[in-house]
Amino acid sequence: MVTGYLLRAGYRVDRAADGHEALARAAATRPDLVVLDLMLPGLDGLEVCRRLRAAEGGERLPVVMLTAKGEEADRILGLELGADDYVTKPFSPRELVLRVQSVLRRSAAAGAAAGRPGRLTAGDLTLDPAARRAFRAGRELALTLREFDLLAFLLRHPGAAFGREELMQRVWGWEFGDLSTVTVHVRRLREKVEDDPAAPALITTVWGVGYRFDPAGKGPAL
Amino acid sequence: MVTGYLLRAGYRVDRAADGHEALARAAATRPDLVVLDLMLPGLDGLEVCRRLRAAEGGERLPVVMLTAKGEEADRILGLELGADDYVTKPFSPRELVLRVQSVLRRSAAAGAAAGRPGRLTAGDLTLDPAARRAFRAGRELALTLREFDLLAFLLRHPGAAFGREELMQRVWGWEFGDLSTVTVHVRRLREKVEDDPAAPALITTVWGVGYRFDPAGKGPAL
DNA sequence: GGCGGCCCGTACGACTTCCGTAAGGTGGCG
DNA sequence: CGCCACCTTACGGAAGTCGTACGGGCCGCC
Repeated sequence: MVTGYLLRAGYRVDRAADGHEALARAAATRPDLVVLDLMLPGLDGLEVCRRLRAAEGGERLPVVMLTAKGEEADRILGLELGADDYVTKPFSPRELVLRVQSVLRRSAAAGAAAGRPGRLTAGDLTLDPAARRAFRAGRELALTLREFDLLAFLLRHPGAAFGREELMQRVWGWEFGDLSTVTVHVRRLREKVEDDPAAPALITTVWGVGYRFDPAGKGPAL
Repeated sequence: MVTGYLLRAGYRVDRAADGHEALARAAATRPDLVVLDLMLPGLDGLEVCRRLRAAEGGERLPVVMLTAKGEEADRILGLELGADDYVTKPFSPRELVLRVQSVLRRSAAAGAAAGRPGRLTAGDLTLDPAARRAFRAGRELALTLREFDLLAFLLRHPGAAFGREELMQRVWGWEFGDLSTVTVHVRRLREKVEDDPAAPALITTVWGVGYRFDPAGKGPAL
């Protein structure tokens, strides 16, 4: 139900059935915000919140809690643990979405104030330009300098196609040069990023033109 | 037992046998955090917590409470008095250490937000810039001036990669200079900080770029 | 003032990793 | 069916890093 509300509000949403799955998915997908029910099978919401916070970078992860009305103690506890906001059941779709929006706005403002350029992300792919690290589905990819730069450039322009010449200029910074260099690097990159390098799903070849990064969704953008 | 857990986790630990001694030692040693059992001979834990908070600078002193399971009232009371977290007995070593870590991290973040330089920490590594002392797993590291500055700078930007050039500027304060100087100092620093200098786990080299301090987390940061 | 120790910057060779180029194979497009 | 674009592989060299060694400067100590 919650997933539906948020999807309709235009957010990308992932969900987990219990506490352990939640922690695993959070580590893998690096969400911008977590909506957390206090009543969970397995680990309870408070414990999940605590561990999210304990995880690396977790101090900054916004958490919105869902609590049943009257769980006064839990509510206090939740806020003590650093939930950024909470919504008491029963709640309206509109209320939930509003809270999420406002928390996201606050956290975006805080991030911008801290001067963080932020991460590049598309589907289960994440690049951290500052750290020069790349992740796919929670696993770190061992990319070389050129591979990283190339992928970062493509991620910055999702869906756009670039010719080898242009890539040579904008990634390598060269005016001239053997264009096959680009070809080879694309191949090496695919080898590390794609599930099946023989049938590239992320870095697509555009015949007669060059390459394009496909942000998972093939259909027309929303 | 608790002392042992924390020592093994790399913290320096002091302890007291009862409430009065606790207050005395806290006043004398100015700890970064207090782990407080509710069941104490003499003054009980709640009273100790109250007085710690009342003492000079005590509003900022993080307190983690140890409570027996089911003492619901005490738990709420403890949180009202401003315990920053609590652990219910019986607890695992790992749980206790995690709570302590997360509370320390939060308090460090709060301190930084308040403009206090405070003390730099990552995993079992701790730097005290004011005292110019460095500790790892409870042991003091004998760092030289440059080594300390270099490590401090990296710790201030955990996870971020820096080129030799930038380090030269921001740590040495030079505009030009032999970049191999940086290389050599990184090596010397590793010799003292890393468990196995041949396979650096803390100060990672990023090929073609420079170096990065890795805050223990190998996985993707949240 | 002389001596020794510590720290620092520089230099050099060995080694590793990465990159660019070339050459031959493959597949789509006209 | 042929051409051209793209893919694949291999290899030599360039660039980057590491380990080590050396000499100079600063300071404390005798």
